[in-house]
Amino acid sequence: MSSRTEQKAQTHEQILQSAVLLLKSRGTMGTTIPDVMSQTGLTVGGFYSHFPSKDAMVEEALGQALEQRLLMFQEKVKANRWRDRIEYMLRRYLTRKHRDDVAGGCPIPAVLSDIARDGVGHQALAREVEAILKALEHRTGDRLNRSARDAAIGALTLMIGSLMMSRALRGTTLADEILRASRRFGEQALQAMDRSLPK
Amino acid sequence: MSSRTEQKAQTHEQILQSAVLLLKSRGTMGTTIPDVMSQTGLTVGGFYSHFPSKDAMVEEALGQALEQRLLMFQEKVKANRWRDRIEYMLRRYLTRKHRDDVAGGCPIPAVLSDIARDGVGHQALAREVEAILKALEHRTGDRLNRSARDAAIGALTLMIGSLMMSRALRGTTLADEILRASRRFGEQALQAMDRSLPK
DNA sequence: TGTACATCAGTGAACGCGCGTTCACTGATGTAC
DNA sequence: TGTACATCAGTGAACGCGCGTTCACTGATGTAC
Repeated sequence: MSSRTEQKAQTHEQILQSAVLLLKSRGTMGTTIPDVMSQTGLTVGGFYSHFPSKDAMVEEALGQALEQRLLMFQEKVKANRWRDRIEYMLRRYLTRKHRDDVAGGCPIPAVLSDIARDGVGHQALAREVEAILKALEHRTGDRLNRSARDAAIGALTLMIGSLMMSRALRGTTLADEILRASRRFGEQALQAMDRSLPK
Repeated sequence: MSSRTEQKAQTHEQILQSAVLLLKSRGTMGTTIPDVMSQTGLTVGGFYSHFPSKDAMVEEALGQALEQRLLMFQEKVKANRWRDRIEYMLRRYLTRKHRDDVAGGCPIPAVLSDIARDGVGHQALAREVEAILKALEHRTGDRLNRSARDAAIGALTLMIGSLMMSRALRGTTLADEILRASRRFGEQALQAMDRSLPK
C-alpha cells in the first residue's frame, strides 16, 4: 500500500469520526457535509472523492459507530452468569454521565429515530442488537434459555428508552429520577426472571 | 365570537392536526410548511397569519398531541390497583398495531429525539410525563408509594424504548420479539415490585 | 542521481433546488347608514 | 331593506439562504528513464 493510499484511508477514517460525532448529537438531517468536512479540517469539495453521497456516508458512519460500541461492550461485559452481565450493563448504562455525553455515548439512543424514519442503518442495527443479545444470553448446551433472552431484550429496551427520556427531560427533576427508577425496575425484573428458572 | 373568528380558529386547528401527523412520522426537520399547508388544503402564504414561525407551530402541535394523548390515556386507564393500571397500559401499548401506526400512535416515541435535540416541547413533555405518572401511582394518604412510582417510570421508559426499537427493526424477526419480550420483562418487574410491598 | 511527466487528494467557486419567510393582492364576509 | 365601504383569511409569487452535488484547478507526491 503506497503512502498516498494510506494517507487517503486515514483521511477517510477522520471524516467518518467527525460524522459519527455530529450524527449522534444532531441527527441525520441536522448534520451537513460542510460541517463534517470543516470539523475534519478539510473543505467540502473533497468529500465526494471519499463517499458517493451523503447517504452513503451516513450508512458507513452509523455502521462503524455501532460496531465500535459493540467491541467495547464485548470487552467489558463478561461475567459468567447472564443475570450478572445484564445487571452490570444496566448499572453502567443508566448514569448521569452517560446521559450527558450524547456524542461520546451509545449510538443506539442517539440515532434510533433516524434509523426508524428512513431505514438507513437498519441492517447494521439489527446485527448490533443480535450481537448484544448473544453476549448477554446464556445457552445451556443447545437449548435456548428463553428467560435470559427475554431479560436481555427487556433490559436493552428499558435502557434505551430510559436514557432517551432522561435526555429529553434534562433540566427537570424527572431526568435523574428516571435513571434511578428504571435501574431499579430492571433489577427487579432480572431478579424475578432469574428466580423463576430451573437451576 | 363572529363566524369569521370561528372559521379562523377551525382552520388553525386543522393546520395543527396536519402538523401533528407529519411531525410524528417525519420529525421536526422533515416536516415543511408547504407540506403542512397543502395537507390542510391551503397554500403556504396563509401560514403566517396563524403562527409567527415554524418553531411556534411545532411547539403548539407537540403540546396538543401530548395533551390529547393524555386525555385518551386517562379515560382508559382507571383500574383500582396501580399494578393493574400499569399492566393494562403495558399490554395495550406494546402491540404490533401500535408499532405500525406511527402517525396515529403515542407521540412520545415519535418525537422524543426531536425534543431531546432542540428542546422544543420540553416543558410539554415534562407536564405529560408527570400527569401519566400521577395517573399510575398509588398514594396511600399523603405517603408516596415509592415502588409504584418507580414501577410506573420503569414501565413507561420500557414501553417507549421497546416501541422505538421495534419500529427501527421493522422487517426483521427481532421486531415482534422485542414487543413480546419487553412485555414479559415489564410484567415480571411489576410482579416483583408489587410483592415486595407492605400490604 | 537527476529530470520530466503523471497521478490524484484536496481546493474553492459554482449550480440547482427547496426551505422559511415576506408581501402585495383578492374576494368573500361583516358593518354602517 | 339596500348600498357602499372596511375587514381580513387565504393566495401566489418572490426573496435570501444553505443545502447536496459538480467540476475545473492546484500542487505535493510518486514513477519512468
